[in-house]
Amino acid sequence: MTPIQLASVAERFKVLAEPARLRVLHALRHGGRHVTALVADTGLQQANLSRHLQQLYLHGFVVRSRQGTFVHYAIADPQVFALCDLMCGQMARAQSPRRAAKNR
Amino acid sequence: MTPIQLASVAERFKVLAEPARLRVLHALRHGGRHVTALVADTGLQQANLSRHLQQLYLHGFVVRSRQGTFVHYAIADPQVFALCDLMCGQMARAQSPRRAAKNR
DNA sequence: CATTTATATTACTGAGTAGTTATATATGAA
DNA sequence: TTCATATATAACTACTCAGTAATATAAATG
Repeated sequence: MTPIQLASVAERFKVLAEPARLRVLHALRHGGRHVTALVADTGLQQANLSRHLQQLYLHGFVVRSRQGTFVHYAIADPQVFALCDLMCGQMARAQSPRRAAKNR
Repeated sequence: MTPIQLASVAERFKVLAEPARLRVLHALRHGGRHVTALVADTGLQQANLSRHLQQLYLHGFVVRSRQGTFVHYAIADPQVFALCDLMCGQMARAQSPRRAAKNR
C-alpha cells in the first residue's frame, strides 16, 4: 500500500463520510433523478445539494446528463450500496466501547 | 434511513477517511501489535498515533488490552478489510471524470 | 521512594470544508 | 432580445480536525 493509494482510498471514504451525501445516494438508490427532485427528496438547499452532487460526480459515484434545463443524476456503480450495507452491518455487530465503556 | 442513522454511518466512514488510520489498520491486518511496534510500522509520531488509536478504539474498529507497560491493539472485526477492498475495487472500475473530463 | 519506559492527554495551529447568500450560467420560451 | 426556470459557482463564516510539542499518567524496576 503506497501512501498515494492510501490517500486515494481515504479520499473516497471521505466522500461517503457526510450525511448529506449519503442522503443523496439513498435518494438515487432506486433510480436517477433531476436536481429539482433531489432538493425535495433530501431537504437540502439547492446550492448545497449542487456542491455535494459535484463532489459525488467528480469522484465517480454518480453520472449525469443534461435534459433540457434539467440535469439528471444517477448512481454510477451500485456497489456503493454494498459499502453502505457492509458498514451498517458492522455497526450492528460492533459493541462500541463508548456505550459499554466501564472497562477501559 | 433516519437522520441519526445517516449520521452514524457517515461518522464511521469518516474514521476510515484518513490515510493515517488506514495505515494503522493495514499494519494490524495480519495480527495485533503494541503501540511501539505500530510507531515503527506506520511512521506516525507517537502522540499522533495514540490519538488515531483512540478514535479507532472508540468507534469499535480495534480492541485493546494492556500487557504490562505495553498496550496491545488488534482488529475488532476483520470485515473492515472487506470495506477497504470493496472501495479499492470500485476505484479500479471507476472512470473518475477528473481524468477523463473533457465532456462536462 | 525515584527512575525509566510506554502510552495517553492537553493545548495549540493551520488546513479543509459544510452551509449559506448572492450571483452567474445555461436552456427554453415568448 | 427579454424573461423565466434550472443548475452551478463564488465568497464568506463557522466549525472540525490532523499534526505537533509539551506534559501527564501508568506500570515496572531498582
